[in-house]
Amino acid sequence: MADFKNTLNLPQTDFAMKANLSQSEPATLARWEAMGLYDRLERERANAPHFRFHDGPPYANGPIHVGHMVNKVLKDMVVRSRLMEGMRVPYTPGWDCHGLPIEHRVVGELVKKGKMKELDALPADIRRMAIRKACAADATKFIGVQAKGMQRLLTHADYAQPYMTMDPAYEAGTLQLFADLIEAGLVFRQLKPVHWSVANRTALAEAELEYEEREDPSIWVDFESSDAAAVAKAFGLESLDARPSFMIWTTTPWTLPANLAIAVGPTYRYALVRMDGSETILATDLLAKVKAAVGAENVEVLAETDGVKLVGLAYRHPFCEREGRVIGGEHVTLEDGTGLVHTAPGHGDEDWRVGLREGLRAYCPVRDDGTYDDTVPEWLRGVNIWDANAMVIRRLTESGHLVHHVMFNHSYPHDWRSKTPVIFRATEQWFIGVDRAMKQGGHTLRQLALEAVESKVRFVPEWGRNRLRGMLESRPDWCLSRQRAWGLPIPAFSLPDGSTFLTPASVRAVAEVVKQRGSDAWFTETPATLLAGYDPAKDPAAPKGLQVASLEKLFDIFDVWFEAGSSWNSVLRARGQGVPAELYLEGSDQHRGWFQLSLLPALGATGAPPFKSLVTHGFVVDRDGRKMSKSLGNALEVEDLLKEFGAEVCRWWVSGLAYENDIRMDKAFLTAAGEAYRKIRNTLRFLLGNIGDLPKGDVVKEAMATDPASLDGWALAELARVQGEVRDAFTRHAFREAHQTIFDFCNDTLSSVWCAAAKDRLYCDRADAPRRRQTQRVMRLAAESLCRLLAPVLPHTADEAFRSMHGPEVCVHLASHLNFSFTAHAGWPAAMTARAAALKALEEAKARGVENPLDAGLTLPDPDGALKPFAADLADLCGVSRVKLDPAAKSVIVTDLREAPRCERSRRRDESVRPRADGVPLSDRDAEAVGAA
RNA sequence: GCGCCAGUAGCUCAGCUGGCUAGAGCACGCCCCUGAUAAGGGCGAGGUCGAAGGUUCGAGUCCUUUCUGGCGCACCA
Repeated sequence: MADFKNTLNLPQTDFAMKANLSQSEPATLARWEAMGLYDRLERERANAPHFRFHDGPPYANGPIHVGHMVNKVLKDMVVRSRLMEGMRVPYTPGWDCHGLPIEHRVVGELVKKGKMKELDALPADIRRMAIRKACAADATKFIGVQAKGMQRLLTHADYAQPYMTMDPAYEAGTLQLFADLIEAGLVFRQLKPVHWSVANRTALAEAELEYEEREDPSIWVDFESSDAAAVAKAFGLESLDARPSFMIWTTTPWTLPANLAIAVGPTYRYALVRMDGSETILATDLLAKVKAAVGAENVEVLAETDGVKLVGLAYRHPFCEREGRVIGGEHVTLEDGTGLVHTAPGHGDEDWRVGLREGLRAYCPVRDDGTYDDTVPEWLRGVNIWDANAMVIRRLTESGHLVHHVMFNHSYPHDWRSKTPVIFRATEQWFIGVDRAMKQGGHTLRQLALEAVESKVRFVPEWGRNRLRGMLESRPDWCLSRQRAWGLPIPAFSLPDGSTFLTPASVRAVAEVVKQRGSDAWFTETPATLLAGYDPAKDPAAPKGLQVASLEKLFDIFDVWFEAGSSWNSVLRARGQGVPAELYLEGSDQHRGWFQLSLLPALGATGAPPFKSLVTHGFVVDRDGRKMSKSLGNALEVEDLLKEFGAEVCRWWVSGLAYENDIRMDKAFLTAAGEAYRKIRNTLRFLLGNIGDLPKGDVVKEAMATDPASLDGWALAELARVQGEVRDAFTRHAFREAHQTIFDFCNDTLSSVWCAAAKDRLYCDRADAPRRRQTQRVMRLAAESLCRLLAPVLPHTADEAFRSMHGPEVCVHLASHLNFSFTAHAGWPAAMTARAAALKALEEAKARGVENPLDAGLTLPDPDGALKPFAADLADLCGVSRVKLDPAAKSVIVTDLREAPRCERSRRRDESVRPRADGVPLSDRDAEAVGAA
């Protein structure tokens, strides 16, 4: 039998079927780097419309994890899809460098190496510098590791010039912003209870807390009233034999030395009871609960009264030499306890607030190391508060004040890194006030922020608005200061009289020094040097008679969130990229983090938000829906995934996520993504393989000459529609829609319908036959367009295909979308419906022995002639040898052509097949193609 | 405790302002092709739309309650 294989125009391409991603991706990366792709785009697009996108700084701690991967790939699809729209997209990646986690680990290592003892012996400045140097090295190391990982994900960004919060220029920008906020009247220093990590001797931000189960004592204590007669009067009694007590409940016995008051709910009912022989007072509604809790046997109610009547009564502190008062408090609940709340303004936020109102001081007898100072009774001085719990209980037991004592488990805030329990402790801290009227305009930050959230920012998904609003409504003043070494110093000084010196001008002067020498200067230089550029005479805010030489440096550093939150200023503004950014895109946890803490400083300094839209994504969880994190040890390693699947497959997976929800992750999902990737790759390969011999020409223009009634016209219209939908989806950040549309186009429109149908003409028509050329021209446009549509998701593969078409010196990422539209014959949907019916009929014919569609002929019912315009393509479209249209037919008729002659070249049983001169049966078309008579 | 989100075929997800026998892809089963070949094509099976009430001529889609999972916030004196 004659072999016609080498007379066919079979696909030919250097675009390999096997992607070999883990090897070829790094090569692509190196190529982009060598050609200076980022800078080149910046140059070429200098005057193009500008898309401002701002990268939130990840913390430079450890290698990248799956969460980083999702975040960075989502961002990259934003960047690359805008680039493909022809825009200029400067994109500076950044890192958060300072902060406790790094310092904690570094110090831990110093301790392990035994170096910490030497350091502790050094002067404070020198010790801090040693720690800072080690921290800086640590941060630098991980920035390198992370940058490499992020680049390996094929993300497009200015990795040559990233921003780092520890850069001198960045630090100076942060300080200048701080000066603006001081000027706006938002910064103040105040004694306030804050979450205090005893282990790290520092105040913690809300974001640095973790709630964990912990066992604590739960005690009921009688506080003896000072004046029995007054109590009797409050209950409407004539007199009382014994001196009654106020029963309080607490789970932190160690805070009792700081007790200054008892709070009651003014509207609640309180009962005077005789409980197992002693008279005590507690909320009526809690009587039964307390009786059960403390195991009291005999309880007799003597009288009842309203809480408000108790306000003002005095009691004796059970072991300190002082009296306290009963006060009213709206925060008192009848959930737990006795309805009488032990109040220590130095150890609790609500206590402190009530205390402010009642004129109580924020008394805090606990030192930064968690031990008592000398203002407490002698037996407690120098004692660690956790040890004090038992001592206090013993003391109360001995003195007869303790009613009951049990141990119980509850959720308690812990320092997120050291995992040790946190306490509330009043200290001098720097704050940004959210309820202070600003000098300009008189609004508060909270008002401005709520207004911005309400009407000035877009949210994707929309419910982010509620979320941020809720947080802003309830957030307290922002505690800016930390008592650590690794961070940007708050450039405040103390004066000889103990007061604090910090003005906008002094901060700006220090900022200049920091800009030159970095924040290390604060530790290595004298106040005089730091303030060399400062002239008290020109500073209206300077204290009278200020002597710079008499100043001493203070050593608080900034909350790292303030540094990260000033990135719009230190990056977008400082680098001339402009504010506000079009978009911030981060995990939904950043509602309380970066989003909020960028918004507040920006509003304080400029009055406007630093972003126009906020897009958030959920967290990556494992197959069972559990959070994936390093600390839980159930995380998949990005490095392994890249090795096993390649960045492109990972990116394809990310592009298909419903990212606003939690993101379930399993290797099986990546395997599936890999299958989809191969499908797309093979489809692209088929297109590339079939257009190699097409003479060069205007890609769009030539395709536009396609016959709208031809199958190619149908495919072209589909292509135009898909391109429009995908581009629109990208601009809406609806990556999943784009992903779906691209896949369906490749899988269905191309692979299953068009490519399958076009095979015959592509392979068997004479190479330059007009019919074949038309198909090729549309295929070429499809390939060109597809490369561009895929570029944001599969930057490597898109570039590989593009180079396969245009040669090794080009890059798809320098290109932008082709603009075209095309309308096919309006009858195509009906033709496709007819095709579906035909395929079903063919399936049924298999039972009768017609298993190969090329052994079949079809008679399609066409009552109104709707199929006539497509007659030429119907056989190919259905994969059969012949199609007849019959206005009278009721349903599809499959004709068995197994006895009909078969063309040896095309394998079709066409009507025109007949033996040629050499006796070989060929159809007319094939005979012509090989020049046979 | 409060707020928010999700719960549709084995898996990942569509189903807009309520309206024909609830869709897609993957996976699965059977079959074809062997000239995209560690490819390609066809057909098929598969769902009480978390549960229970209610509104309606009609509800996956609206209301109420409830269960499960997740996230956030608060409280823990």
